[in-house]
Amino acid sequence: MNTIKQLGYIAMGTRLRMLTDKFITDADKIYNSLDVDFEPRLFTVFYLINQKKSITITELAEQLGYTQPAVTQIANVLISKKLINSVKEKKDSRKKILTITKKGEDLLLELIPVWQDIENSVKELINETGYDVLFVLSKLESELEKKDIFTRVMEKTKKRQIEEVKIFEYSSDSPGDALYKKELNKNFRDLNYEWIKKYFKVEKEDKKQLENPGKEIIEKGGIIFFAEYKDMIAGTAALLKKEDNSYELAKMAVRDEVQGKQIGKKLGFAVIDKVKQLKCDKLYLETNASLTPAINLYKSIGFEEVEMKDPSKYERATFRMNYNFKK
Amino acid sequence: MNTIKQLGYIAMGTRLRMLTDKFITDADKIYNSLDVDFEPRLFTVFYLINQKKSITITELAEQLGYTQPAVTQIANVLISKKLINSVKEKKDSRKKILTITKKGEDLLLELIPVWQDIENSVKELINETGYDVLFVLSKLESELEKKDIFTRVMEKTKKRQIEEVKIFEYSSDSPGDALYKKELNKNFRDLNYEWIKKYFKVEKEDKKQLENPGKEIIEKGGIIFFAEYKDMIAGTAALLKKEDNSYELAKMAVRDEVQGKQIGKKLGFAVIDKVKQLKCDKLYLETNASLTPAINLYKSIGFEEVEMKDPSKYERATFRMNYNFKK
DNA sequence: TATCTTTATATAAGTGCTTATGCAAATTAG
DNA sequence: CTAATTTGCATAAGCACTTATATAAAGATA
Repeated sequence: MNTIKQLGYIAMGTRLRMLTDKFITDADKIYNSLDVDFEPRLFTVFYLINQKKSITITELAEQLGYTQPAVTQIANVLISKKLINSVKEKKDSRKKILTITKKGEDLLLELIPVWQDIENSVKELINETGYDVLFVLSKLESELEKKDIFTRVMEKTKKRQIEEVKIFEYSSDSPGDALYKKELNKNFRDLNYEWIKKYFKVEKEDKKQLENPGKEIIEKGGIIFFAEYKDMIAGTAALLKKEDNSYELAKMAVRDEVQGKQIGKKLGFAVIDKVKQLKCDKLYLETNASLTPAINLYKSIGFEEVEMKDPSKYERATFRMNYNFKK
Repeated sequence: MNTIKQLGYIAMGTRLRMLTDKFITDADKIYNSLDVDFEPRLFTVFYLINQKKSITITELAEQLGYTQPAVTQIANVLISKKLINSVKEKKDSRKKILTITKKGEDLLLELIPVWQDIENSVKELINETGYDVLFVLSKLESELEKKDIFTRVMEKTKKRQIEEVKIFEYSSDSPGDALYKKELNKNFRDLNYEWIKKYFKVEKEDKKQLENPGKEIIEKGGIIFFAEYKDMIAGTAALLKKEDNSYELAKMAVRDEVQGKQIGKKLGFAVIDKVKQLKCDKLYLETNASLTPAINLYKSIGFEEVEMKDPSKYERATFRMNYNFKK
């Protein structure tokens, strides 16, 4: 039983559930031992019907934060116990108006002092803890409202995953034996074939670069970047050196299974950093206007759309972006 | 939704339940969105099996504060997911020893960082509240352990009910018209017949007193006490004046429906007070040794068992008690 | 004014526990 | 050493909610 406590923050849910159970089963025991025909779960609904005198199912659900089926079910129990009445609203026959019956009012006379005792008992319990537990609960609720656990965890997980992604370069002066370089070449080729085939067709220029990156990219002063995630090549991108001393970002591909881990972004930043490091201030890319996610990614790392002056080497390239070094 | 908050202490259960739900559903969302085949409810059991390496169902239940069927069910899910193994213990074939499988260990590698993120997120949330929520929870748990809500409410309810019981005397100089006195006589008679018939048979002496209390009790200097609860005569007792200037407490009866409200005790105290007020120091009663609850009641208000010297007027009287005025 | 959408409620099934009970193995008592 | 009791686990059913979906009335749209 102490194990739950030792788990600390991570078992908060279980611990809260256990505490909740104690409150609910105790309330049930109280009604039973006082021989009152009532159940804890009926409380909020019955209480609110009495307070508002007349209210519909949906209104109850909204005010109590229950789902509508929950209120319907509770109301049905109250009706079967003849504690409340339900009549259709005249103007809108979908609505059911709930009111307390005579029997319900009689029961209320019995219940109110019991509720008073429960309230005082909880108040007493809380006083003994020395904390304003109700206020702490409110704080917890409002902080959760601002940002729930799911969002918090997702942020952390994403961050962790990004940190797990390692970017490395493959250029003319990279170390590694032939076998390793062959493996990298294969990854570069396969990753790119995969997405090109998915959306377009493999063009002549693609084949040239992908089948012989050493000669076509590296030897011409370009660099290939790889993203490693969990001992696996998860993405790649190429920085091509052009004759006019500008660079082109091309052949960026990320493995489908690792989407959402910001690998593309990380590759993009690595490419940009490299260009800056090379003291160059001309970097562009060409893509297809239909690839919205990719374009959004490029925008997010600092590329801006420019006019497509000269026709591209690629048929699919209909959209040109330049990196803005000034921003 | 705000209504629950307004209810304050009395809706603590509901409020805790809602908070609990948020924690659990968020955990579920996290596993889903990370594509991990796991559920929140499996957490504690799976975690503990891994920590202890090898543990039985009952041990888990004890350490986690779950019921045994709950652990059995959770373990079965874990087994069906092939995350744990179960083998019978050699020495005691009733016991099932649970251990993590290879697949379970693989999943753990995925889960541990997620759990870490959850833990950090909850920690962060709690920091934002500005309270040591975990400590507040511990306090709440330990105060509940000392005295639970049920006990607290019962104490308050009992006290309230006792206060609602009013004792009044019916003696030669009591006010009230003939009809009212007749009604009191009827109550005195019926209440006593009821319990005498239940355990013994009505004796001649009973009949004399019950059919004519005015002549047989009041006119001889005795007093009849009534307990009124919710506009109803709920109990009665007679104080009989004896020839040797002592008093006898007799004919004490409490209506069945109002048992447990300490009405007998309150009647007893009223009788004792009266005797003291009359400057008398001899008060006794006779009852039957088999009526343990009654004897306990008498003891609790100051009566002590004494030897039964003379035979009683009643056949059923086998047990005599004197009130101890010295204590 | 016919259709399409929205709203109010009902119904069904699922969830994660619980209590109640059954059964077989182990232990204790006479 | 048998018989009664206790222990460990399984199974069934219940509880207090949930989500998903159905149904019918009301309101909006064209």
